[in-house]
Amino acid sequence: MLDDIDRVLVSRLQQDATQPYAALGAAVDLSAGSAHERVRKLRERGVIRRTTVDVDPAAVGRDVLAYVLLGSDAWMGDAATRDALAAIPEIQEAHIIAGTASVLVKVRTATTEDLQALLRRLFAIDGVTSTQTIVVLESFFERPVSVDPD
Amino acid sequence: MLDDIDRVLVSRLQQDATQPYAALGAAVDLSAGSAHERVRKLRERGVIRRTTVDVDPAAVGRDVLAYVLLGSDAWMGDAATRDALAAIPEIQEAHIIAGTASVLVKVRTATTEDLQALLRRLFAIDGVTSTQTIVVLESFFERPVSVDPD
DNA sequence: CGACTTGACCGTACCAGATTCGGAAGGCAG
DNA sequence: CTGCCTTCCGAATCTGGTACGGTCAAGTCG
Repeated sequence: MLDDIDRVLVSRLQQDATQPYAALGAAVDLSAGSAHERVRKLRERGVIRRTTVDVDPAAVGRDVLAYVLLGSDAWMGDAATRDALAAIPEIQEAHIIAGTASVLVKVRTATTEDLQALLRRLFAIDGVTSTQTIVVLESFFERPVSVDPD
Repeated sequence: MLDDIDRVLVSRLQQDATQPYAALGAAVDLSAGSAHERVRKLRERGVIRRTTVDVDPAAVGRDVLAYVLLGSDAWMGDAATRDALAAIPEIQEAHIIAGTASVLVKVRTATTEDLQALLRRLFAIDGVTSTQTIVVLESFFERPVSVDPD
């Protein structure tokens, strides 16, 4: 489905998606045209979803990072819950989880006061009965999905 | 530091970093040249860290997503801990956290068996005395940092 | 065995679009 | 008022994306 050359191409693009196809091709001993064709197919197949930019959260006023576990008294796996969460821009990820809590959300706010206000909003969502907040003191790293074969 | 035009430009680039500067400029009523100049400065200032591609984790054999809380009997905020974690490709994020646990890591593996093997490796890291694993059943969404002003 | 199909590759040529540049128009301090 | 700084535009240049035609190797079927 995905050979070694594809993996190298994807990995290089993760590091820098602005490099010319000629450089990309040189890294895998292919011509620019062939490298281009492979990348085109990777996009077509959905392996590469999109090309985007990586933004420094601190530079856009998002200094506080926290994970919040939401407890509930009802099933929260429906679209209404997703939409309610998606409507809050501070929420970066939302997942349904196994275990005592129901949902895990990753949030970024400007200040801890904003985090408090956000928790209030989370409580207001239908079904939410409790929150447990894990505040990040320092991030070791955040990086793209590894494409290494294991 | 970052005006409304910059925010729109960054937001557009997050959605699609391949669009021509002319289109980018049209979105904010600027010429292609001016849009280009603003984006160049955003990169220079580090607001935009890099241009990258968004890869479908399932397409590269990373179907299982989990968060693992690491407990410890020693301070884990040093470089040795970071390096030990960074050496494991399945780990996508690692943060030092406040609360009962010490470190939170986000991991992606191919199977739950691989997740189990990964937990074994985490236990082997100096200082780690316990792990608590939160397995994701379904992801509502994962999206880039919002650049909205609040 | 030989004709046909398929898929991946290469090299070339064209042209869209990135990048650079000079100059104009505002804003502001002295 | 004058000089300085920032931001913008439009034009010119040139890099690099994209399309195309042709070669080669591997597989398929009569």
